[in-house]
Amino acid sequence: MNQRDIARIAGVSTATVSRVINKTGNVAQETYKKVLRVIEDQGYVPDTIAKSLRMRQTKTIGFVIPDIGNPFFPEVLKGVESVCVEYGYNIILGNTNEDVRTEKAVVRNLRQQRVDGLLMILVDESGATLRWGLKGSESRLPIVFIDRHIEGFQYDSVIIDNEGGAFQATDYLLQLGHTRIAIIHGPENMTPGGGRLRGYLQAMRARGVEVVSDYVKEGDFRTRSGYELARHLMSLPTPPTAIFGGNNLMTMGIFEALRDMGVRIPDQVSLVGFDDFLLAAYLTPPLTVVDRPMSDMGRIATELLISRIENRDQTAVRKVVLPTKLRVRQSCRELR
Amino acid sequence: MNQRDIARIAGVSTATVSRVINKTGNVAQETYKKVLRVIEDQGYVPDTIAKSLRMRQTKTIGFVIPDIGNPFFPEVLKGVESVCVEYGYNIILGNTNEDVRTEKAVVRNLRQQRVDGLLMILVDESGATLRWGLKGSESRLPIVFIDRHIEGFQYDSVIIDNEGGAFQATDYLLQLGHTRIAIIHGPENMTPGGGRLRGYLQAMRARGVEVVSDYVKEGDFRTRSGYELARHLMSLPTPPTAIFGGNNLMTMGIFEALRDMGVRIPDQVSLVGFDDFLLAAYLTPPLTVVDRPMSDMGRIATELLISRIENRDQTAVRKVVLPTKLRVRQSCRELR
DNA sequence: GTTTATAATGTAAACGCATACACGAATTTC
DNA sequence: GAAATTCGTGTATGCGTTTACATTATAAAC
Repeated sequence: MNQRDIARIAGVSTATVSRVINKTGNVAQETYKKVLRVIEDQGYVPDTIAKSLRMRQTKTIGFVIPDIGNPFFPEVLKGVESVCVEYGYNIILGNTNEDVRTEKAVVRNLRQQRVDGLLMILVDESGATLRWGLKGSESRLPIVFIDRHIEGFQYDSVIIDNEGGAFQATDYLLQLGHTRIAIIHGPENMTPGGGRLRGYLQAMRARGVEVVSDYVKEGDFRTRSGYELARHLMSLPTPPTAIFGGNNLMTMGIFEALRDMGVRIPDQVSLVGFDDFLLAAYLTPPLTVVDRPMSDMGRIATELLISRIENRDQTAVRKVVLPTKLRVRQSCRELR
Repeated sequence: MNQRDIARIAGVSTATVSRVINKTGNVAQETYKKVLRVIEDQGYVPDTIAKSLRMRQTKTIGFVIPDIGNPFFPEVLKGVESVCVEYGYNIILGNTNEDVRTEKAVVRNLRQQRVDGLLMILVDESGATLRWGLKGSESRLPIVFIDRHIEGFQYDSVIIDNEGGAFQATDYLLQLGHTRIAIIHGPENMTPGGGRLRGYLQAMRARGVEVVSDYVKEGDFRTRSGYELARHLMSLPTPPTAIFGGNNLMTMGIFEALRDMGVRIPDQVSLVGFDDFLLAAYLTPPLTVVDRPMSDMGRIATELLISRIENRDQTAVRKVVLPTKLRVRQSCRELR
C-alpha cells in the first residue's frame, strides 16, 4: 500500500496525496477529506525511506557511546531521547566498546545511514576517528560532542566543569582537615580524566598542601581499576585518610575494595566520588559525590545539534560548560 | 559523491560499481581493483537509504522499551546490541514511557521507518497497540516480545519463569521459618506481575501457609509504590517478618522505606527482591534476589528475530522461557 | 463578456541504488 | 572451426516519495 495506491483509490494523483499528507500547497476541502478517509481506511503509512531519499534528510541522529553498561549512558540518553521526541527525530545507537577501531566503523556506518547529525561520546580524542570516518562526505555533518572536547575540530561540545568539580570536592576534604588525600583519576589525556586531576592539584596547591605522588593514581575509568588501586593505596605504609574517585565506576570499585579490606567509611577513610548515580545515595554510608547534570548534558547537546541540523543556529562553534554540584552525604568525616 | 560519480571517474558503469561493492556477479580482476581504488580515494560510502528503498529492507530493527531509566533496559540492550553488531543490523530506539498512547505512536513510527523487525517490551498486553500500529501493513513484520507474552498473536516471545522464580524465593523464606511473608507485586494483568504473584501463592499453599490478604499488595513496578506499600506494611498491627519485592525498582523503594523507618534488615524484616541489579550486591546488607538473565533475554530474542527476518527460521511460534536463579546474600534471616 | 489572477490538480523527473536484460568478447566443447 | 557456453560490462527501469512546472477550473476585476 503506497502513495500511488491511495491516489488510485481516491481518484486523484500522487501529488495531491502528498500535498494532503504534508499539508503543503493548496488542496480543496472536499478532496482533502476524501484522501484522508482513504488513508485512514487503508491504514496507509508513508514510507520514510523513500521520503528520506527524496528529501535528503532522515530525521535521524546517531548517538555514539563507548559503553552501554556504564550507568552514565541511560542518564544521558534520557535527555537525548526527550528532545528527539519533541522534534520528531529518531535515534540510532552506536556502541564503540571503548575501542578506537570500532569507533571508526561506527562513524562510517552512521554516515552511511545518512543520519542528519551525530551525538558523540568519543573515546579517541585525537580526532583520527573523525578524519577517517567522515572522509569524503561533502556536506558537513553536524556533530556535537558530549563530555569531550576535541581541539582542532570545528564542532560543538557540551561538557561539564571537570576542574571546578574536582576542585570543589578536594577543597571540601581539605576543609575537613584532610591532607593525605588520594585521587584515582581517569586517563590523563582524556577530557574528564585530565580535567579532574588538574582540579585536584589546583585545590591542593591553593591550600599549600603537598601533593604526594604515591597518592595520585591513574585508572581507566572502570570498576576493576578503582578496586585494585584502592587496595594498593590502603596498603601503603602511610595510607591516605581520604580518597577521591574519578568517576562512578571507579568509585564503586573503591567502595568495594574498602569493604573487602574491612576499612570503615568514613571512620577510617573518607570517600568522595565523581558522578552521582543511583547507587550513591543507597550505599551505607550514602556517598558524598560531585554531581553532574547528565540528563541535561544530553538534552542541551541534542537541542544544539538539532538547531544546527535545521540551520536555526548559525553562530560560531559553541563549547557549553555545565556546572557541577557537590552533594554532601555521609562518606566523609572531619579530621581533627 | 554517489555511485554515478565513482562510475564516471573509474570509467565504468554504475552496474559495475555496484557489482564491485557487493561482490555480486562477475567483474574482471583489473576493473575490480580500479573501482576499489577510486572508491577508496574518494572516500565514497554507499547510501544506505537508497539501497534500502531498492532492496526493501533496512537492516534495522526497532527496540521498543517502556522506560529508559529502568536498570533493566541497558542490561537487555547489551544483549540486543551484541547480536545486532554480529549480523550488521542497526537499532532504532523507541521509548514508550509506560504509556499506551505513546506505545501506539512508537509502533507506527517504527513501521514507517521500515524497520525489518521489532523487539518489544510492551506495556499494553491487550494487543490494541499492535492491532492499531500494524494496521494496513501487508507484509507481516517479524516481532519478538521480550518479558511479555501476549495471547492471541502469532508472535514469538522470550520471557523468564516468573512463577518459578517467585516460588523459589517464597519457598526460601518459608524454609527459613517465615510465615508472615508479604509480597509487593506488579500489576496482576501483566506477565511479570501476575506470574510472580502466582508463584508466591503457590509456594504458600504448597507449604500450607495461610495467605493473609493484608500482606498481598499490588504496586506499579516503580520505586515510589514499593516505598509507600512497604511503609504501609510495616505500620500494620502485625507487620510481616519478610517482604518479597516484585521487581528491582520496587525493591529499592522497599529498602529505602525500611531504612527511613529504622527497620533493620534482616534482623527485623527479611527482604528478597526480584531482578538482580548492580545495586543489590552493594547494598548493606547485600540483597538476596531472584536473578534473571536479562542480557541473555536480549541476546536470544534478537537471534530469534533476525532468524525470522532472514527466513532462516520457519518454525511455528516460539515461546522461550528462561530460568531464574536465587542469589542468596545477606538480607534474610532464619526465624525460630 | 473578456481578461486576469488565483486555486486545484496533474505530469513527470529525480533522489541513489540494484538488477533484469542485452550484447559482444573470450573461452570451451566436440 | 563452428556451436555452445561463460565472462565482463553496459543500458535502462523501478523502489516510493516530493516538487517544479504545466494545465485546467474557478473567482475576481473591469
